[in-house]
Amino acid sequence: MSDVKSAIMDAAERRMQRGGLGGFSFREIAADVGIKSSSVHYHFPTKDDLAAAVIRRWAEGTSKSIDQRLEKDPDPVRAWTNAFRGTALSEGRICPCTVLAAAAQDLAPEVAREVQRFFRMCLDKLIAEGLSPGSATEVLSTITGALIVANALGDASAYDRATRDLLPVARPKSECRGSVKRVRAPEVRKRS
Amino acid sequence: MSDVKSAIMDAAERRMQRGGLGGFSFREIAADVGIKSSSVHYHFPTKDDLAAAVIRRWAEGTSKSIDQRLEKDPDPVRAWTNAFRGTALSEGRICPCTVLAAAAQDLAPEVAREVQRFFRMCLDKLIAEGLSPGSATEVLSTITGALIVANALGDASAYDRATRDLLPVARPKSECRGSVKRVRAPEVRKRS
DNA sequence: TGGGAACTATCTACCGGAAGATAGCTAAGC
DNA sequence: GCTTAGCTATCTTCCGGTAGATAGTTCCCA
Repeated sequence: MSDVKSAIMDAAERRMQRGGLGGFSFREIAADVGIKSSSVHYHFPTKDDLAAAVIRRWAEGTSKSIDQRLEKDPDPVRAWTNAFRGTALSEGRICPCTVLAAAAQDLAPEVAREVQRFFRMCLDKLIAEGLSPGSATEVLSTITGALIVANALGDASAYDRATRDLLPVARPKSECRGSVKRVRAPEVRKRS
Repeated sequence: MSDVKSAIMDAAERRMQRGGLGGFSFREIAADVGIKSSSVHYHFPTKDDLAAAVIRRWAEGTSKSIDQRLEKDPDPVRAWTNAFRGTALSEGRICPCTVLAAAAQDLAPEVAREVQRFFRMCLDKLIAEGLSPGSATEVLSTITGALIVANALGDASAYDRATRDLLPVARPKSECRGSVKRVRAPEVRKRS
């Protein structure tokens, strides 16, 4: 893939992470890359083509990133929690699939399909890694929602707070949850 | 509040649930209500004013709905799970705060503030109902994320699958998780 | 090996439409 | 007679997308 084409996708991805499909225009992308807006159309005829390509690339990147993490640390939940965390929170940019999924009902079919494929890929991988379908859906939802809540609050630490207890809980062979509760006890004092 | 004003908010809310801020225009709202687009400006000078008002009303409605549910059933997690579930999934319309939160970085400050207040209200109430800050964040994230995942998949049942195990798990006085696993066992067979 | 066809990547210039917003008018009604 | 609530008409700006020109490159083949 040419430098320019991937630069266009980089710029679109960056802006999509902040504002979704409505968060960027051809003119903005063109300015980011340093070309004219009509040249963006040359590489991606329509906006939906561009969005779909960005999501597809993100899905592939996520899949590979998970595989790499699992080589070092076999715990699937930790791998997924860290993968979604990414550089996102520090820069106010979250998983673009999550942003688009929130408004999935208003997406063009080809983009919606790509978003759907991303989430199905996540679930399939989690299940292949040993989780039950129920646990996989719960883990993916918690991670996704943690991104949303942290984004809304403008507080990256909320992501960690939301996903902290996922590890000892959702793993296929977890034994008992009561024993982990002690980790959370000091937090309660902060509030009450 | 006049009939028209609340009708405008109803229409805006409905469309915001599907596509966020970019999911509606003054002209569409006007057509929905049966007035002219300039008349919408009379009630809400700017689009951000309208969005902020809708979010504020939604937050109040959610808060009241939770209080009512708790009167009948004291379990906070069940109350919140059902409240977010709402009519949303059957009609492809989810909590508008969740939709806006996904693109919170691109929101006007006054709208972003209102969305932030909604999520803080949720957390505060969950904590007041007995959950630790960590559990509250986790529960809210899972519910929020379940909405997103179900929306992306176009599969309402994913919401229930994601939140099913929240109840016996996240309650402040839960004992042990291993004992609940049996509920999920048949599901595992479906896949393996 | 030279020359033309075809392709690539970008440009300039423009289009129709839709967006949010404003100005200023008109009635009704307390 | 001020307030409420709506209207008509219009503005500017920006959007996604198209048309057509122009260099530079690749590649075939006589």
